[in-house]
Amino acid sequence: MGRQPVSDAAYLAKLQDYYARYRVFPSYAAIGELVGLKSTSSVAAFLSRLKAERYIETAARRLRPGPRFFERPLMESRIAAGLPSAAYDAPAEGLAIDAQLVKRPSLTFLLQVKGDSMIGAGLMPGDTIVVEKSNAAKEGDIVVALVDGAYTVKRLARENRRFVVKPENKAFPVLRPDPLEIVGIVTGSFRTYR
Amino acid sequence: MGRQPVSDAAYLAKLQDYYARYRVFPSYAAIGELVGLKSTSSVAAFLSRLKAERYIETAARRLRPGPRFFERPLMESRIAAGLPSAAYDAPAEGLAIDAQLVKRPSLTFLLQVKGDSMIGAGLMPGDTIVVEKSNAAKEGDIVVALVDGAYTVKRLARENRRFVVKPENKAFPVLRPDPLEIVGIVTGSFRTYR
DNA sequence: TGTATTATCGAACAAACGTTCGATAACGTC
DNA sequence: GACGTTATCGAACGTTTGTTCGATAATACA
Repeated sequence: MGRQPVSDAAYLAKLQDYYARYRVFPSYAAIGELVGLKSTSSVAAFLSRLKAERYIETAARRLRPGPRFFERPLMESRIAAGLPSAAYDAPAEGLAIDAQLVKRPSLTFLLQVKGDSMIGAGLMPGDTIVVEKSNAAKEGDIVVALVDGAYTVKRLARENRRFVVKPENKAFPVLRPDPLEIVGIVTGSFRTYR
Repeated sequence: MGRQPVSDAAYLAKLQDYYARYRVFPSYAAIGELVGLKSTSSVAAFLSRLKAERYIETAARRLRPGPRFFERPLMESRIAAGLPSAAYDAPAEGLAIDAQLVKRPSLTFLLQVKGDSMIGAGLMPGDTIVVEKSNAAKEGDIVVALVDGAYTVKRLARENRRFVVKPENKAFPVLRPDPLEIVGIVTGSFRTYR
């Protein structure tokens, strides 16, 4: 074939670092400076190669990350050393976690877990849960319900024809409020240690 | 004072949703369409209000998220007596999930939990743990250790004079590798549902 | 060696960008 | 009611943007 690029992979890495730091893409001119291309047309060419590989996309003259932009290579060094099948090993860069836990910021809020009625689902007292406001909960979802003026986290279940909320701990009773008021669906949870 | 904005909070919410979806900010004109402002100068004014509150920043004519952009409202679990028109309870404060979980990005990586040997500590298979590289682990810390060439998550404990790592599940044995190699300390964990 | 391919450059360009400014209207305060 | 404040608008402006094109140089292949 023809001439090879210095290394699109290296360029991409720089772009990813930049994005991880600032959460925006620089202009073509600035990308040129960043990766070492002197002409914006070279940058355009480079970007169109990335586009073809689905690393980035453009819409309305604006770059944005594509489906593969946040992919991370496995850490070769450890694995080469004969190491584990515990292979997923990602640098916790920037705001990757937030993006995983929150899809619709405007509908999302956080709530502290009290008590251990959902211990069977891995929710411990003090955990923070990520709740998306919605009334489209389905059977099996973990939901936040409003019972006696307080938020309660339980699993939504069906009993004959009606919905009830079940704890995941045998020491607690099934709740059958009528009407059952669902505040939102639990889409994630997190906690800190130490 | 003078005239009040329709609601900067509502505008901000739309911006956040947009950003969560596309990972870029739209142009001023597009922001206008998005939130319902007809003039780009109104958008500029709105954005400068957000800037003052540190929700966004600009550099080189480009918008980027500010420190508070990823904050989510943290709700109080008890709701004031009376009926909660579930949409509008006052959020107590904003909490940024990433900042909460990751204190030292350069030393931090993520790992997927395999197996249920730490189920007693609330770590379920599939959970992602946040690991901070360190060899300053103390007794009682949950740590990632290197045992037989594989990562293992266990609790660091002392047995007589030596350190061992203990599962939090009676079906698993205490491990006593010698030497015991600690990769890092588990500082947090998270998972998603649904 | 000759030919095809393509990464890069430099320059030129129209469209889009964010900024600025004056005018207006809505609102709070006195 | 008069005044001060400010959110919004519309329009105008200079700059920067990403795009396009032709020329050049590096590489692969026959």
